[in-house]
Amino acid sequence: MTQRTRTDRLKAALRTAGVRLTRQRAALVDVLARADDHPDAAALHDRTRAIEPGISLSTVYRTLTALEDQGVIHKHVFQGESARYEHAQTDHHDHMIDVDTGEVIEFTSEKIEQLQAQIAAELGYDILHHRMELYVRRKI
Amino acid sequence: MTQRTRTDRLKAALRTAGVRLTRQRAALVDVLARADDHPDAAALHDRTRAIEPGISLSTVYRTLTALEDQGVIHKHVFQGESARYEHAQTDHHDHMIDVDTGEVIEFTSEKIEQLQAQIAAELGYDILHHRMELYVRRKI
DNA sequence: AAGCCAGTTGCGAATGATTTGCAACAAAGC
DNA sequence: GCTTTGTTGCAAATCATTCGCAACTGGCTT
Repeated sequence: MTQRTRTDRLKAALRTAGVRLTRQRAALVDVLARADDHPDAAALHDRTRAIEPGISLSTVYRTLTALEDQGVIHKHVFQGESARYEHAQTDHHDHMIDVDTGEVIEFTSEKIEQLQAQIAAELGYDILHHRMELYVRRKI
Repeated sequence: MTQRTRTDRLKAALRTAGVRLTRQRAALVDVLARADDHPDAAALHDRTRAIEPGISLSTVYRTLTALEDQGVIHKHVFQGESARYEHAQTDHHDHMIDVDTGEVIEFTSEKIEQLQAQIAAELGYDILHHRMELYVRRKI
């Protein structure tokens, strides 16, 4: 997905959410669209201030919440860290966190998803969503 | 495992950790040993006060940390909740959280574990630990 | 049994991430 | 351009958890 498209998707999501596209929101959306990592609210605040110096942390949080409610960004809370955000891709994925560097690696496994669904089904449940994180270290 | 054994394991862990077995710690250990659910610190504090009325929340937290460091209890932080604790069983397991009731169901899947290890290995990583939680709803 | 002393306790205050109340402000439609 | 209603920045409030500290107490020593 291009950056342009991402920006548009995010802006569209705000419109859909019935919220106004303010300067600060446009700036944050811009930052989110070009982010290819998993920044937390403070990092996003810093990056956005480069474009829109006056933006407050509260506004960052408020906008992130709105975007999350629309499902166009995802929020992840890894072990003992503050929440990190990423724009929602089309494909679902899980995360591997390099405990030494903090780097986040994405992965998917159709097989695991199937097994999860099967296990839940056997116990009489439907899965609404799940969280799977592997805390890893680079092999030596 | 019997409750007696559990209590002993927990107390032994405290001794090993080189910490004193105070009245308040004995009480908390007692509560932990008989808990068959996944209570948070506040719940444990409440239950422990039934035995040892004066115990403070700080002491509960401090003791939980000591026990966790010894690996005899496990701490879990589920989506948006405060941390919950359980005495460590011999066998590893993951969790399913009933989003309607808050109930925690334990499960294991050797197959999933293998797949996880395989995926990590293929990307050049070793898994130190993982977290897998299924947020579920009872089928109708 | 009495004493010693490092480990513990309860308290209140500090933390850190996130949220919220509120008065001043600014999108978007008219 | 004006108005209406959503937004903003700020400071204060939350909430779970941790910490500093002076008063206490296990549990070994004698």
